[in-house]
This record gives sequence, C-alpha cells and structure tokens, in this order.
Amino acid sequence: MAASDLRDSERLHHDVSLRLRDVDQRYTAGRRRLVERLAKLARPVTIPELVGGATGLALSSAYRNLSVLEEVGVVARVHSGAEHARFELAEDIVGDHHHHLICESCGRVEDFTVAAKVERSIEGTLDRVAAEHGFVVTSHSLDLFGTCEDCTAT
Amino acid sequence: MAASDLRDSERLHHDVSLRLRDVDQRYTAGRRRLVERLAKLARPVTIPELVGGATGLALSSAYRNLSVLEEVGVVARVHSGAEHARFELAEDIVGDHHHHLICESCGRVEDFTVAAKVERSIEGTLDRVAAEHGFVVTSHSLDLFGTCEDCTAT
DNA sequence: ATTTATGCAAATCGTTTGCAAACCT
DNA sequence: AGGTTTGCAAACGATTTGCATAAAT
Repeated sequence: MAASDLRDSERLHHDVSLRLRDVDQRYTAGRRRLVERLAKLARPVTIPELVGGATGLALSSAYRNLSVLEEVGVVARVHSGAEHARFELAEDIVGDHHHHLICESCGRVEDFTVAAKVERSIEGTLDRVAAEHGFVVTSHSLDLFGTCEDCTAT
Repeated sequence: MAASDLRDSERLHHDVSLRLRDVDQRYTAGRRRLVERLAKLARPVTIPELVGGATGLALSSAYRNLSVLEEVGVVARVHSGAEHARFELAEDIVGDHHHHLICESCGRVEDFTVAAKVERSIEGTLDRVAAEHGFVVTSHSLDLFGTCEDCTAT
C-alpha cells in the first residue's frame, strides 16, 4: 500500500468517526471493518458480500450499522432493483460523483464517471426539469442496465 | 374521450394481444384491465394502486400478469427503491422515452422527457462508456430523487 | 377436451426488531 | 454505573408459489 493510500485511509476513518460522534454514535470495530471493506471493494456490494467472510458480524448488525452510516452520509444505498440491496461509500465521503453499470445477468454493479463537461450539461438540464415540476432535487442517478463483459462471454 | 384516443386505445390492446399470442398467452379481462389502468394513469404505479379498487383481481394474479406483460415487453418495472415495486407501460409500447422524478417523501413517481438533442448527447456518452467496459446496454435510467411539490408544501 | 388463468392460502426471503448479554467511556 | 452495540431468534412484509377451480380456445 502506498503512503498516500494510507493517509487516505486514515482520513476516511477520521471523517467517519467525526460524523458518528455528531450523533452520539461510536465508531466500533464492526463499523470500522464495514467501512474498510467498502473502501477496498470500491463498488456497490450486497450485505452478504460485505460480511460474507468468516469473522463477519451478524447480518442484523450489518443492516443496523449500514443504516446508521447511511444516515450520517457515509454510506449510500444503490437502488439496483435486484434481490439484495447494495451499499457503497457515499460520494461526499470519497469525493467523486459517479454512475452505475448494472448487470442484469449477475447483478454486479460497477461505477463509471463521465467528463465534467458532460456532467455539468446533464445537471443543467435536470435542474431546469426539476424547477418546472416544483421538485427539490437531492440527487440523481444515471445508470446503465445490460450485460457485463463476464456474462456476455459465457 | 376524443376519437384519436379511442383509436390509440384500440391499437394498444391490439399490440398487447399480439405480443401475448406470440408466447401462447391469453389476453384476459384481468390483463386488459391492468393495461387499461396503466394507460390511463400514465405514470409508474404500485400494485396496490393498480388493483386497489373494488373489483380488482387478486394480488397474486396481478403480480403474475405483470410479470408476463413485462416478459413480452408491454410493461416496465421501475426501480424506485421504495417498499413497493412500480410498473408502467413499456417505452416501446407507448412510443416515447422518458425519465423519472422520484419523491423520497411520498414515493410518487412522475415521468419527464428531455430535449431530443440532449438525449442523443447523453446516449452517445453512455455508448462510449459501455464500449470501454465491454458492457452490452439494454436500457438506461436517468432519474431525479428529491421532494415533490406536494410534499414540499407540507 | 385441453390448456391457461384465477383465487386463496401457504411458503419464501431480504430486512427489521425485541431483548438480554457484552462493550465502551 | 450509564448508555450503546451486538447476536440471536422471532417478526415483518412484499413477492412468489402450490393447488384446486374457473375460464378461454
């Protein structure tokens, strides 16, 4: 692991612990492990994937912790329409804005980004639409549904 | 109801019955009623909303019928992330391409469209992204999450 | 007559919740 | 001690499924 990754990781945990402290919640080992795995995987994952290992915490704790982390803006829930919900680190924690490639065959979800110029153009359009409808926007999604490379190969 | 609406409606039912016949399925009264309500409501609705009236068909039949209609491309399922799934007439049946305004407060979903030029630009970008990832696209979604006018007023 | 659709009740399965024990400060 | 988090088991709720009856061809 490069030195910069290490600093990033420290900063991540620091940010998370501050946000939890704000709502009188503790940054326990289980929560730290969840955040660590989310950071390492760097794509939206299901809870089974997240705790699936040997020493995982209980499913119920994972659900509870991810809810808490979602409330404080550390984790984002991805609406992929599949059986299991998927979670990833929130955009304002990792500092990027991205979209999703959702494989309808295996359920896997990957992130992608578009050029800033395109993103600004899309957002401009969306702001106009929202204004016309008296709608207050909190976020938007631009997702691709289809078949991923692995599933096409088969 | 204007004469053109009537013709549209006849064509709709005709199209649906053909698609069902292709897979040896019958266009029963219950299915016709579902399609009619979907056409009238013209926005993604939940199954309770759809059968909620007095003479509705059984929930299980509604689920089964909507699955069949989805398989033949008459109905589309909307991934809104809320408790109930939502359904609407598929784009290639109604002949338009649209996106969704999803209210996180009341769950209601509205359709909106963007200018053809913007849509083409977005699709061009998405095609490029998909190609880079070896991803075969079947559809895309561009949805706005936030608070609708009614819920903001409260 | 034969196949498909329906309604009802029961089963499924991801997610949530109650509660007592373990944990942190 | 005083509050929070955890694990386990039970509860929930949307969706699915089995099966016998009704409807369509």
